[in-house]
Amino acid sequence: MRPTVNDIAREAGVSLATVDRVLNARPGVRAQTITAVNDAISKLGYVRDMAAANLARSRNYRMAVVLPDTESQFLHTLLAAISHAAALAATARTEVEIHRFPAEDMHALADILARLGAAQVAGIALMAPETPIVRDAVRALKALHIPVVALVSDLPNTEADHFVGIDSRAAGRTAGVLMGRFLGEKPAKVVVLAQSMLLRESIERRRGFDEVMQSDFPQVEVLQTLETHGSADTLRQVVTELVRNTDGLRGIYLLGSGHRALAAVLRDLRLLGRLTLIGHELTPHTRRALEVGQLDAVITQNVGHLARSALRVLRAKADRGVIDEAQEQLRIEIVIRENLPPDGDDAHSF
Amino acid sequence: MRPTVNDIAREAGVSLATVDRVLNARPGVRAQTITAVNDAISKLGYVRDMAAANLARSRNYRMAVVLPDTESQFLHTLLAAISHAAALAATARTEVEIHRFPAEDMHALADILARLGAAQVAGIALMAPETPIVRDAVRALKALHIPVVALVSDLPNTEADHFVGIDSRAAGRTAGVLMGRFLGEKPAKVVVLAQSMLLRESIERRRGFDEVMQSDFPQVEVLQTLETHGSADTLRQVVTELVRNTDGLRGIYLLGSGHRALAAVLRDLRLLGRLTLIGHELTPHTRRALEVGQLDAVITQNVGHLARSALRVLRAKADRGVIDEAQEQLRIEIVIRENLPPDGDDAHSF
DNA sequence: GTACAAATGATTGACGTACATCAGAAGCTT
DNA sequence: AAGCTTCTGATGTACGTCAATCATTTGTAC
Repeated sequence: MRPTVNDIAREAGVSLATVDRVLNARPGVRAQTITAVNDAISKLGYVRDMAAANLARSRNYRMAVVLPDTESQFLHTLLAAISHAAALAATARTEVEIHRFPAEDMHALADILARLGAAQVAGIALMAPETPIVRDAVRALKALHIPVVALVSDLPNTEADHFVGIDSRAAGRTAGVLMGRFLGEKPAKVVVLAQSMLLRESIERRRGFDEVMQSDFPQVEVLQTLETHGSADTLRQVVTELVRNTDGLRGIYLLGSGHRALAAVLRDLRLLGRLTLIGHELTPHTRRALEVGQLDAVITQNVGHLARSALRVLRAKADRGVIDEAQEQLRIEIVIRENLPPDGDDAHSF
Repeated sequence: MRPTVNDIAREAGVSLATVDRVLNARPGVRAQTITAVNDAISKLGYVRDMAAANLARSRNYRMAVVLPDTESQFLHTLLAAISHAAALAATARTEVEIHRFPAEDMHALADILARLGAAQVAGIALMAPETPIVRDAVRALKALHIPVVALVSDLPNTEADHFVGIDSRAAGRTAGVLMGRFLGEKPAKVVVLAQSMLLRESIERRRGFDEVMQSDFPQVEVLQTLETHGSADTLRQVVTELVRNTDGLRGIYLLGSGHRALAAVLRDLRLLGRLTLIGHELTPHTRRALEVGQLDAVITQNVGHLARSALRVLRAKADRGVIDEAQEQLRIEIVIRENLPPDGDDAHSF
């Protein structure tokens, strides 16, 4: 049989109450006694039964996920993954509420965070750009001892406890190497397309991409970044103009998603399938584009893992548990047609 | 507050005992009453607290992992991952014992499986080739209602409940596409190196690789598979001879791991870094080879995830729980230098 | 040696579910 | 309506841990 707290008490020659005090780091135990108890624990190989512990605590974990209300494919996918993870987490007495804020309105975001703080939620997963207002809001949450994890987008200069996502610069470097190797040794020109360069991720990706291109692929010329601001018209215009004025354009690096509009333009220009296209984030659109050969590779992160990881980390933080760093590490995934995960993995239908 | 069985009883107008009978599918309840209880359950949104349930059952899960005793880098890595996962699973009343059998001795394997069956373990994760003896042994286990999951290597024609691993053929296809694209459009020759073609994985990978090469990269000629049988001398001999007699050799596809010996030979032949090398499985060796540019890409699976997934699935099978297919799906990962996960992820040091 | 604080013991009632037992009610057959 | 089976209710114990209470011992300072 597996040892219990009673066995520890007997082995250490102390009472159950003392063992409990040691286990839960409560005050009022001599250092010497603590040692004795810990010795007994390691001698018997005791491991605390988390199920029973949580039951006894009868603790419910009310977690909050806070996201911008942007209507992108990626956010859609992420949202589905979070809902799915939340449904499963319900079995483990964890309920998840999702809050969204107007993408540009940091004050609205701060309000939401303040309310969550006042409501004493057990933890918050936050996807937001790092602005002074956000920094202050996070600081306020930390003052209330509420764990905060950064989701997708890191918040390095805040007091956030953890970052769940991938290194954008390394992701950009990865995209760069693939682009360089796919293009081969002939001189070539590559253009970078972005919806907006205001997002930290876009900047970081671009930086990583450029680094690699300069150091490893001198034969490839990386043109200026074209911003489309999410408008299909703008995109059509800039791409058409670019193609007209550029000899030797052989690749496009898509900093964000938004592949659909580009495919339409390229089709009209009779360039679809003749350029090397590399983008980010696996969504139903990019998946389809990979399947039919319109996209050559996608750099992505596993959103299912992302959602589960965020909840797990929050929970561990909430009851000062242990975090398995190896498990929570998100990988920069390279997806091509041949290793596309089966459908349903990123578009949870249930 | 979250509803409990008591709330269900009140809502359905029945007693606690009846709710319990319905929940645990015990006999002696009228169909009509069952419906009433189920209605109450869905109305209140009740979800059974698995922690409390398992505690009450006071159930311990004794799981077994059965592996060949081959001394490969991959098995080493896998073993570390399993130990790590097992240590964490201990918190959830799950203990894991690891058994190893002589790689060629299927009877020894059958013995182990029979003993585990007799010992009534809660589940078995099995990595073994599919032979008639193994098929029979698995069938015997199923007769005892012991869940069996296939690990790494699928057992499609047995009664195994689940497969935790990746599709080797798709992995081979992925390697093929990368090889083809990295080599570019010039005619080229590629050789395939294997320790042995007896393993199902090797055959499947080779098959996927060839498929892709033939259909997508006609300019690349894939030479015959060279078997090294794990001997560094044989490897040196066949590779040296090959290089001498082959014009235009530009790539090597390593079906297994065993990159170290190859690197030595290539260095002597002054070919290190001048060929495109693609291999399988991320281990300390292949990691290092990627870092220094000796390997161009590695196709792998996340062994940490593999180990955790196997234990989760076994547990879910053991108490007829739900399996989250999306979570248990292992991905075919492409690793290059730029997206190498941080160390420690595949070499758990603890 | 008394006074007081600190450390420890002893005991108890949760937490949500499983499972067993026994008594009683409802439904059926004849 | 009696006798029977099939359902249902009521009740209690257990699982391993948490958390609180109160009693008691030990240690320390004067």
